[in-house]
Amino acid sequence: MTYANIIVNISHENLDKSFQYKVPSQLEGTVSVGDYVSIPFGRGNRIINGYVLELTDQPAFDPNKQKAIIEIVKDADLVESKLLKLAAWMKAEYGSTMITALKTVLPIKKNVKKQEKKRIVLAVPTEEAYDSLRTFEKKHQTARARILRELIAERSLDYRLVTSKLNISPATLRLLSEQGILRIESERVYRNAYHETGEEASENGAPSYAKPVLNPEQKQIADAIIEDLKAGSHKSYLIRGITGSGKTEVYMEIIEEVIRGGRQAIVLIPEIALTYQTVLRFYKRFGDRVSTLHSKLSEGERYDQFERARKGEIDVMIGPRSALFTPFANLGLIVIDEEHEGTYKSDSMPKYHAAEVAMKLASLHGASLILGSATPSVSSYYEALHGTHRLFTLDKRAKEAVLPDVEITDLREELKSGNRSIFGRSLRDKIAERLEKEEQIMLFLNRRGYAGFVSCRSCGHVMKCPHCDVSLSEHSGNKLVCHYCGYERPAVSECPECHSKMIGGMRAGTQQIEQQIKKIFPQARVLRMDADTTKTKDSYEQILSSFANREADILVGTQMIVKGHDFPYVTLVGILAADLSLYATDYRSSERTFQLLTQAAGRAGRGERKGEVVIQTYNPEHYSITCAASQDYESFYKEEVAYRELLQYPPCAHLLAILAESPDEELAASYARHLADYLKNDIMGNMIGPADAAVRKISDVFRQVTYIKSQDASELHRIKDKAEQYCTDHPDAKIRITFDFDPLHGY
DNA sequence: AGCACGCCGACT
DNA sequence: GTCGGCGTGCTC
Repeated sequence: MTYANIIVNISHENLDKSFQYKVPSQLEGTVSVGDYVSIPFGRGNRIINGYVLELTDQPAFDPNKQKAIIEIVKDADLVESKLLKLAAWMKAEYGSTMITALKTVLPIKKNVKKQEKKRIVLAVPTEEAYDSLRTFEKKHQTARARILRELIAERSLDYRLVTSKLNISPATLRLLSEQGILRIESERVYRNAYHETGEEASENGAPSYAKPVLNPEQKQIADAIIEDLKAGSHKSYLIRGITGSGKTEVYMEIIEEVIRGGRQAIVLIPEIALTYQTVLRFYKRFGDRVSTLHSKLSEGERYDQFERARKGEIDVMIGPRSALFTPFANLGLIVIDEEHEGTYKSDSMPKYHAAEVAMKLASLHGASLILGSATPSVSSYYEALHGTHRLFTLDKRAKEAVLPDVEITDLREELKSGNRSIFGRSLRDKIAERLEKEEQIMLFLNRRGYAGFVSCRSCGHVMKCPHCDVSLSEHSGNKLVCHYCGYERPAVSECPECHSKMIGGMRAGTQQIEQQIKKIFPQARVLRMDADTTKTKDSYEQILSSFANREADILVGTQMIVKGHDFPYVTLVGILAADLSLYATDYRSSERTFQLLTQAAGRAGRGERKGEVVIQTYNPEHYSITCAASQDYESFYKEEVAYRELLQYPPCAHLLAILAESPDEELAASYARHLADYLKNDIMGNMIGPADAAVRKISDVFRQVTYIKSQDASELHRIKDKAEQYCTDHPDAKIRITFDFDPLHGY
């Protein structure tokens, strides 16, 4: 006997779970996950529709009480079916419950929409309403009187508010509506559809854009992909194109072809705020057939954008990884720009990677996939070289701008010759020279926050977060802040342990660099950009545009200044302490360092003037630094893959992290231990742990981590399935187990 | 969401 | 007693 778990197609929170039905013998073998089926539901066995979430031979509910599926609905909503299949795949691939997988794929059911949609309106003149009200009161028909009184006062009311807060049953409302006293109106109002452009978008959505002419390199790539598209062959591609080589034009050229073929495209970008200019170009070319998603949208606004896609009002959706789940009827292309970015990996369950999900989604729709990056992730490049993606490269800057000259400063040498400043002599000279010439400078610090941890110089006591096992960071305004849980406390002037006054922050942050510059170059106008100065989205744009308008000479910042905007007057980029990200404890630290440095260096010389880059480091011979300096991706890749091959790290082998979390430290440890013992018999000694996670405690929850390494990804999936089985057999409300395949960060 | 069941007050 | 409206709870 086969049983089907079905999610009922009714929009209400109480029904936000699955019901199990029997698969009748005549349908056995024809029903599959994602199918739209009709079923008898409720006491009256009225016929409703639902989607099959899962098929199993284990009844999860008393089989005697189970009803049978009636039939598969023929003109099924294919979009929903595909998204459900995607959710089922994600559940199996990454390990999570079907419900959580479903919630990531189909965000928020219709209840949000209903709020705006259905309203109750008074349908008779006020005097008549008063007459009816008196009649109801006399007859003690309290519910009718209640709603009528409210309606006289308010004239129109929200449907859900009425049924919930006023506790009026739908039956009563229907009755009153039949009597003609009120009307139930369902209006189709979209919340203010979000437009990034406003003034820039032309009338009637007609594109106001002079189509750029592609250079031969760009054209060759676009033509090759378009040729595949026309031939109906759907593949995946990786475009490695250096900063400024015009990848976006290539995407747009291909998207235009996709739209011409009556299909739609999804474009993923790391973070919408950082790529404002990219989004603008899309609006200019495709007019209002483009929509965007971003983190500032409310659930409702986001739902509306999805609704527009479902209705076929748009052809292109641009957004972060969740834009993958846009319900396009006929998806033809997925583009993942800046493919190497860490934001493409979800950090909550299911911990999926957008590129992998995009691969699956593309195969469900028969769509193509394009990954693009100046510095592809080692995994994607590895896959491309092994034939998973077709590889293209763009090596020339589109507007004939020349690549910058890069110089490495060995900070150890600087120290030896007595220079203890944060600027090496060369960088200092070059800054002075640029100030003289009135050209602009960007200074990039490879770390976030103000100063690092705060410690006592006499007893060594470190200020730590009371809820997390991490040290607090000193922020401006004399605060100590925890980056994990947001805990804040005032800065200390004396050590809480030994009462020494010798307590304070260590190392340089962006703020200190700003102060240093002001000391050395008092005439320079300096802007600072970091987590502190960009609390709001506006402040981010403000800083960048005032720098672009040359209202400042020097821009100092962290990671965030290396992406996005072109600044044609920047001719010098200084990278201070390039190696700080090398000291991270995970296997991807070299990769991240290389990517950051390459991007930062790419900021120089975007205009007519040639640019220069100075990289300051204590590791001048490390390949991630030398390769970034020579802008040599291939060499970096070769070194890095050799290292990963040797140590069996992804992509050469695969890694599964099993995280056990509990507010009870003992329990976390014992559960993790037992789970590991259970799995151990099955594994050929490639298990590390369980052990305390690097961050032992976050928000008062203790974390135990177990790593399992294997050549074979399917072996790890088998182990995950076994672990999931163990968890269902040994349920414990106080423990949470999560899985992370090929984690991007250490635990 | 929609439906039935059981409760409670009003009226024959 | 019974009729009818109202609120509650359940739906595989």
